[in-house]
Amino acid sequence: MAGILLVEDDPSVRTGLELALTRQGHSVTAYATGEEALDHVRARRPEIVILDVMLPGIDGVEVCRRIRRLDSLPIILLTARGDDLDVVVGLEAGADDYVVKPVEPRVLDARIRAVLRRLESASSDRISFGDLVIDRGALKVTLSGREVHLTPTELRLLLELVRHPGQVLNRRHLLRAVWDHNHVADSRLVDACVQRIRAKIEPVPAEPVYIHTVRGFGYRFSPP
Amino acid sequence: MAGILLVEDDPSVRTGLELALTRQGHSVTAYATGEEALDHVRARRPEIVILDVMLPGIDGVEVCRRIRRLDSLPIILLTARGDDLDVVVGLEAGADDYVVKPVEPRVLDARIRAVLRRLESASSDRISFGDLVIDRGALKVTLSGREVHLTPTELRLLLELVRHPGQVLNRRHLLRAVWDHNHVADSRLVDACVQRIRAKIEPVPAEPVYIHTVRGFGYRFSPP
DNA sequence: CCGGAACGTGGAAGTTATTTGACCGTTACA
DNA sequence: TGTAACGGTCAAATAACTTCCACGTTCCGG
Repeated sequence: MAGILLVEDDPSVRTGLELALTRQGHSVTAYATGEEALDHVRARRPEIVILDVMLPGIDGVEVCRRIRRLDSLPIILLTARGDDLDVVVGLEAGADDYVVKPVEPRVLDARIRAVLRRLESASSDRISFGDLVIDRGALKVTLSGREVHLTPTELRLLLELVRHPGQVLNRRHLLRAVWDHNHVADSRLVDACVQRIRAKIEPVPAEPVYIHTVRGFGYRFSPP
Repeated sequence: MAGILLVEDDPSVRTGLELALTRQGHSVTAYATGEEALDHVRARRPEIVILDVMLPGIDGVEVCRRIRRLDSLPIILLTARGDDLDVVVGLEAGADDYVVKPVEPRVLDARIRAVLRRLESASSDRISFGDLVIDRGALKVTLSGREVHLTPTELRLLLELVRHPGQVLNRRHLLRAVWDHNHVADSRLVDACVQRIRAKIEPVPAEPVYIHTVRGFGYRFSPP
């Protein structure tokens, strides 16, 4: 499933884990030293790194720090020592998880998935509120699966509202955020734009579910 | 530092953790039951949830699943049982980490930070490549600090290229991704658009640094 | 209940972006 | 070295977007 870089100096543990992870559907590359691992990271970015702490030469925590300097790719530290201090030091070095050996392959697999899932959902370009999905990567908005075409200004206004869910944003704020320029401050611009967005995303524009008017103040986005 | 929602039914453990986390600079809200926690999540989104597994009423794993249905906010499961199966089930339920009690407060703190750090670095609204910064929140592009105005199509094309750094994307792919419809394959749409982007972001458009032409295949975005 | 303020709504006019085709330079390959 | 395929560039036509205005509706205090 994922391109895993495994770094473990003990040959039996290494081949054991490699086999188990491969069996679980991952594609694994294994090395015995930190230097090799760093070269591998530089050359071909793996999806995730599983790093033994006790390594000959550069130790795992240091490898972790150096990888962090290169990239923000996920790292799981693996160690025989479950000392509290070790855990804290490891995590502070930039690791995403810290697993104590011996570890059941399926547990390691679950933790790998958890880290990757988090990365996936966080770096996902999608934000969704009920039926409304905003894909910030493709700059597309869909409502119950059907694509809704929003113009640039509309999209920027919607994104600005969505970025502060539940909060009321006044017209001045929205004009600054969406229209940048020192405009003639015709605050009706905002109204007109909100209306157009509502016409596109609200099932019943007269009774908005997403963008609510707060009379005298501005507009508030709140999920239905 | 962070708005933590702590759910733990044992009063002594609850107040102990609350105190420790508060002392570490977090702002903590604590509840004893899953129902209360779910209400809290709905009403005021916490930054992270720390959830005991053994709860009266709805158990922690189920609360975790329900929170996941609402939101993708980070969840750390806390439990007295360190059984392998429990860990796997908990992580599969959508938890980001699984910590076995008793836990040293500084270890828990380190794990909280690790999860939040991961979220932070991944959900950043900005992507930068050398002098080129793409702000996906404001939908703005800046080159060495100066704003560059890209039209919607230009921005979408750039984002599509940037999403696959180093990879060559052919015209058909780009037409699909950026223009949706199945356009006539032989068109200068992509070329013309790439040209306009280059005119705006490349110091010397004739010798592109960001968007490279791969003759016979398409275009590749690669950081300078 | 009335009057005014705030907001919703539709449309016309002006502005900007996109598409298209033609033409030219470059490159790959025989 | 010739030539066909490929990509770059430009300008004009078309399409889309934004703005602004005018009028209708709702809401709220008096």
